[in-house]
Formats: sequence, C-alpha cells, structure tokens
Amino acid sequence: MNSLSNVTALGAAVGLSRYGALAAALRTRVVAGEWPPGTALPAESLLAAEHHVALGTMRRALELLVTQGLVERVHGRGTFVRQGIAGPSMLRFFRFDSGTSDAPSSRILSRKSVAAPAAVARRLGLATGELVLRLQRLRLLAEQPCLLEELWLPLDVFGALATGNTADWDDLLYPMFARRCGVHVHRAVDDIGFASLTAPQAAHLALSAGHPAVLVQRAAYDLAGRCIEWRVTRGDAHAFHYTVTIT
Amino acid sequence: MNSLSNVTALGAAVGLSRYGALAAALRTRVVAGEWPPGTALPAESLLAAEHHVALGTMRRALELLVTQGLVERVHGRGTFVRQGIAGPSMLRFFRFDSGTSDAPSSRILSRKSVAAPAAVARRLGLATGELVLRLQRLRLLAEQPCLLEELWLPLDVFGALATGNTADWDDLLYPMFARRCGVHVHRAVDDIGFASLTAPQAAHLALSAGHPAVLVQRAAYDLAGRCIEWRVTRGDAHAFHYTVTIT
DNA sequence: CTCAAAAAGACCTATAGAGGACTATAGTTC
DNA sequence: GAACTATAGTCCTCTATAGGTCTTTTTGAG
Repeated sequence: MNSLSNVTALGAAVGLSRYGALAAALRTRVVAGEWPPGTALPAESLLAAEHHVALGTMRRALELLVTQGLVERVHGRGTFVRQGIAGPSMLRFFRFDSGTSDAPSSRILSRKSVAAPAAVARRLGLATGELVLRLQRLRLLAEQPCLLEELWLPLDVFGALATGNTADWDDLLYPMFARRCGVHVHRAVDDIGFASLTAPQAAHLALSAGHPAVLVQRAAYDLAGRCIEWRVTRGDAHAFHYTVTIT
Repeated sequence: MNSLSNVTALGAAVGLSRYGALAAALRTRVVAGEWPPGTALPAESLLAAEHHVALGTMRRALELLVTQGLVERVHGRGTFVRQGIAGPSMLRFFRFDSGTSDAPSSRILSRKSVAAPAAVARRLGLATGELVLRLQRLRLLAEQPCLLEELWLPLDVFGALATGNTADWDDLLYPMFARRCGVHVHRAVDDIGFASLTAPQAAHLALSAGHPAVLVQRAAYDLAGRCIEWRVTRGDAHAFHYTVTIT
C-alpha cells in the first residue's frame, strides 16, 4: 500500500501506526454518534474491507478501543459501544453493616435551578453564572441514612430533570440520565479526602456535628469527554474502606 | 499440529488456548527463577522455535504476560522479567504541604524479633508463633514526621535485616529488600480505612491523642505469590487524598 | 584513540488465509 | 406448540511471511 510514516489515504493521524489511525477514526465516528451506546459496530470483516486493510490490522484497532474502554467485544455476537457506567458507585467506598442485606435506596432532599458558582462552573466547563441544577440527595441502607450527596448538573443537558416528582426517580441515577436525558456517563474521576461534618450535614446523617467524614468529589464525563456532573458525597469516616492493588 | 481442545505435547493446561498455555508455561519458568527479575528472556523468535509455534502465537503469549504484569517488553532491546515495585508507596496517599520540596526521609524507631501474633501469622501465611521481624518506622518530610508505620516481616526471609545499624537503611525499603534479601515485591494490596490515633501513636506524629487518621494496611507479595510483608501505616486524615478513575 | 557508519539482534507492524468456537435465528420434526 | 437441528453471522486462534523500527555492538576510517 503506502508508507506508514505518511498520511493515509483516509487523511488521519500522521506518524501513527495504521491500526492506531484506524482506532482513532472509529473513535471519532462513535463519539459523533454514528453507533450509539449499546449498539453494534459492523463486523470486523466489513470494517476491514471498508478501510482496505487486512483483517488482523482491523482486529488490532478494535482491540485498542477495547483497552481504552470505548467498546466491548463478545465472542459470536459482535462489537458494541459500551453503555455508560452504572454500579453501586459511591457505596463501594463504604462498608455499612446494616445487618439486613436490604437494597440501598435514596431520597432527593432538595432540587433547585441556580446560577453556577465559580468553582462549580469551572469543573463543569461552563461560564460562571450559567444555570445548573443543584440537588441534595440522601442515600439509605436499611432505612438508615448513610451518605449525603450534593450534585451539580448543567441545566441545558438535564432540563428534563428540573420538573416532575423526584420521588419517582430511580435509585441509580446514571441509567436514568441515559434514559431521560440521553447522557451516558462514560468515565468518572473520584477524588477522596477527609473532612468534618457541619451541623446541618451531620443532622441528615444522624451524626453529631464535627464527626469525621470521608469526602468523595466526583467529576463525571460523557463519551465526548464533556464534564456533565459534579458531585460531592459525604459519609461516616468509620465506615470508609477502599482497596488498591499495586502491580 | 494437534487439536486445541486437548493436552499439548508439552503437557500443559487442558482446555486453554495455545497461547494461554504458553504463557502459563513461561510464567512457571519465571517463578522458578530461570530468568531472575531484571534479566531478559530469550528472543521471541527463539522461544517460538523452542515451543514449535508460530511467531505470532508466541507474541500473543508474551503480550498476555505483559498485561499480567510479569514481564516488560522494550522495542529493540528484549523481554524482561519485571523488577519489583518501588515508588514512593505510602506517600502517594497523602498530600503534605511541606513548603520546601525536600526528599522524604525515614527513621527506624524500633526493631525486634518476636513470635508472630495470630493475626499477623495468618496474613503472612505462617504458623502462629513463627518468628517475625517487627519494625516501627517514621517517615518524615522536611524533617516533619508525617507517617507512622508498623512492619511485620518473616524472619526466615529477612534474617539479613535483623542485625546491623538501621540508620544505614535506605529510604525506600523494597529495593533494599531485593538487594539484601533477594526478595522482590511484585504485587501489593493496600486496604485503606479510618481510625483515631492512640496517645503513643499521636506523640510520634506530633499530633494529639484521638486525632483522626487514615490507616493503610498493606500485604505485599513476591513473584511466587507468597506474602512477604504486612504493614500498617497511619497518617493525618486531613492530609489524605486519593484519586480513582472509573471507566 | 575517537567518532561515525555498518551490521546484528530484538521487537513491531502489516498482510493473507484456513479453520474453530460461540450466538442467534430459521427450519424441521414430533 | 415444543424441542431439536441446520445455518448463517461474528469473533477467536493459529500459521507463515515480509518488511519496518529501535537499540546495541562491531567495524572501519581518520
């Protein structure tokens, strides 16, 4: 074909291996929405033919996208754009011995549309003063309050959540974000720190003011890399635990 | 050659892909010490010939060992058994604003050979009462004490550290373990939790009794998967921070 | 002896093809 | 209608080969 060190016929990525360029090209198409989350890409053989490369080269490109977390491949079924992350999220940082193994539940304490404070706007990539949805949320285990959350969501994306009864909301927010607002949380960065509870915070958690708490600050991003949630979670420090494996 | 679903000519792993079996075979030889940490394996072409497989298959096997963290490959140089982990270890969990950017230092507060308490013996995979080396260690940043550590090491492995001046010890323990005891720390599991400092603990850290602290409990393993260190680290909770990315 | 060029050794990229294995669907039989 | 059987579609494994890129060693000129 042509030299590796030059631009490909498709005009992508200089100085990159061919499979790297292919992966980048496919990523662009995924981010553009050509294949929405949960849907299948064309078969590897078709993609290879379409891009005029050998099957092995296309497989290498797809493998790269798998390691990057963009797609999943299932033997015999196909290659799928990954759905957003879900999971018990915050609760994985804590170990509440609730005796009974009840499912966790949650309650929205407050919801308000406000102008974004500077700090929040910066995290969300908005201009100061743009409208955001501010939520306060309590998570419970066996009816016992255990986590207090404060969420900030850009209103232009989450307008659908500004009205309606919050009691009907799902316990897991991210799948609901996807269903009701078309936003898929694809990556999240949690920053864990320590703080003491203020009196109002403590009241919600049935603890005393000044009680030691673990603070988890999360920035969540969609497929395109746009920050679409800023969240601050507080929980009893004594219930905190986390495991890290180094290799 | 022969069917994939059966035992290979070399007698390894049933029901495994050929490259999986190859990887397992190579892993066995690495763990057995045929190629010590830091040394190079034979070239992929030689290994392929030796095992009577195509080059691509051997490359796949080596690739698997890379993802498992057993070996590293360097373009143009070779395939190397990974050296043990080193790094600033515990300090990565904390953010001490020491003003000056001094290198961290450490001081051994105590060293004693004792019979292993039940809890420690269990973690280290020893019988209760076997001899272990118990160390207390203070880590400092800009002359300020910041972390208090308690280490338990099996004496049969670390006998070389039971005597001699501890003031001469390196600041980083793992490279010293490798040099003086031939033990390479290959994997470590840190469990992070919360606790309050006792009066003696607080004294070492120049804090007051009852001060909130983060507790990191580490089990470290060598290449063969044997637990060769149990460590409990305490530091000021206010200095704790850690970042996790979810994908 | 020093420095640059050539050669050797190693891993990396790409191609082409033949089966194998897994999944889902469309028939077929009872 | 239910259960089994083909069949097609898709990803996975393995082989074999040709050349590229990077690093180290050797060679040779000056």
